[in-house]
Parts: sequence; structure tokens; C-alpha cells
Amino acid sequence: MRLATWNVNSVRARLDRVLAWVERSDVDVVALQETKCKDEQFPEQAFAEIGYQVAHHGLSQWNGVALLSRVGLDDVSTAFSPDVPAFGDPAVVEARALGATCGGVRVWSLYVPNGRALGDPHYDYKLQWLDRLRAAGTQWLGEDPARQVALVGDFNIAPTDEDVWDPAVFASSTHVSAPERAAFQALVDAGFTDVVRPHAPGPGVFTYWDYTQLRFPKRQGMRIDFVLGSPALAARVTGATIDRQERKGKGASDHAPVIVELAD
DNA sequence: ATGGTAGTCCGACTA
Repeated sequence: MRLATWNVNSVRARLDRVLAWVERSDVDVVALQETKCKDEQFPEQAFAEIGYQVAHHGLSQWNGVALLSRVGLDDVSTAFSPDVPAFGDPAVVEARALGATCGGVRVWSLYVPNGRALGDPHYDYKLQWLDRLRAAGTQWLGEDPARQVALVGDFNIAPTDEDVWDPAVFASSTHVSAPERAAFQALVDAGFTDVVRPHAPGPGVFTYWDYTQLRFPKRQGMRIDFVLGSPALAARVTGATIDRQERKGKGASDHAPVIVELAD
């Protein structure tokens, strides 16, 4: 089974590219983030026509997460916890998580809050959100350690200095701060390991490149998109790739797709 | 030179 995650930065603005990528990549399950649309705006029919079941969760033009599957899509849930933190005024639980069971794997498509700036309310929200995710993950594996769970998506954290093109540039930025890295490590300590890194070692291996400043051609990116697998899932991983090619050309997302190959 | 890109719905917000 092939499982992918991709922050598409609007599914409608680049539907042709997304459809073409899904078709040629021979993926069984795809988690999308930043679809940037409401449920009724999601182009479900286009994905159905190429053989995928669709689940989408979007409340506005912001955020939005989806799952595409050709190996079943059951027990869809839009919240990993009954107390996912809300944000804004009025405070709302944003569309940042969507879970479903696909081919025996519990897959969560996750779009972790950006954080915006150290000390910003959005930063505290990000840390809280990640702690609730850790608590949920701990509970799932506590109930059944053999469960196959994949926490995938845009985590908006670069876990080590090797995961940014120049640590000095990010010295007082979000994504690299000690509390954010601790929140990521807490997920790892809860039993969810980065299954891609062993197959895509650094340095200079990234999943995101800012649109500005010619960051992509200069190879100045960040590694912030992950597939974190429970022990039973991690044991099945036979390979992984970051599709840097898809970041090229007109109309690309600023994130590359990440693909994991699982043994049957 | 406070610049540079791209998405949403239409001046501003988000990343």
C-alpha cells in the first residue's frame, strides 16, 4: 500500500496538477492539507472519476483537510479529541484534522497551526493543539499498542537544525523553537516515529520552500511535512520519497508530496 | 529601495 501526504495550498487553484499527480503516483491513500475550501466547494466528483473515495472537512477559505482512498474510507472523524482547542473571536475549532480507516490503517490528515510568531496567541494555540494530539495518540496506543496509526501532514515544525536551510535565519522564528521541538518530540515519545527520514536522509532534504526569494531554485527549504507511524505501522514501511519534482513549474504548491510504501 | 509570492474574496488576511 502507498500512502501520501501533501499540503496542496488550495485544491481548487491547482486541481489539474493535483489530479495528475494522484493519477501518476499510484497512491492508495492521500492526505491533503490546506484545501482552502468549504465541503460544498471541494471537487469530489473529479477524484471519484479517477477512482478515489473522498472525505473532506472545510469550514471556510482557510485550512481544510481531506482524505482520498481507493482501499476504503471508514469511520470518518473530524476531531482527534473532544477538547481540540478553538481559536479566534468568536473561537472556533478550525478544520485542521480528519481521520479515517483506510485499508486497515487509521490515517489522520493534520494541518498543525502555524504559530505566526513567538508570543503570538496563535503560538500558544499551536502548542496546545499539539499537546491534545499527543494525549489522543497516547490514549490510542494505550488501548491497543498494535494499532496501525499514521499521523500525517503539515506539522509546521522543523524538528532539528538540519531541517531548515539556515538555522541562523530562523533563530527567533516559529517552527524551530524549543517548545515546538519538544511538542514534536513528545509525539515521538508517545510512539509515533518519523518513518520517512531513514529513507530520505539529509542534509538539504526538505518538503517546503517559500514562494518568495527564489527559495526553491536555491534549495532553501524546510522539512515540516511528516508521516509519523505507530510501532505496527512503522514496521511495515519499506520505503519513502519526497517528490521534489512536483514543487517545480508553474502552479506548484509550496509543499512537495511525501509518499510512504507499506509492505502488505 | 522595508522590497520578494501566492492563495482566499475584493482590501486584508494568511502563510
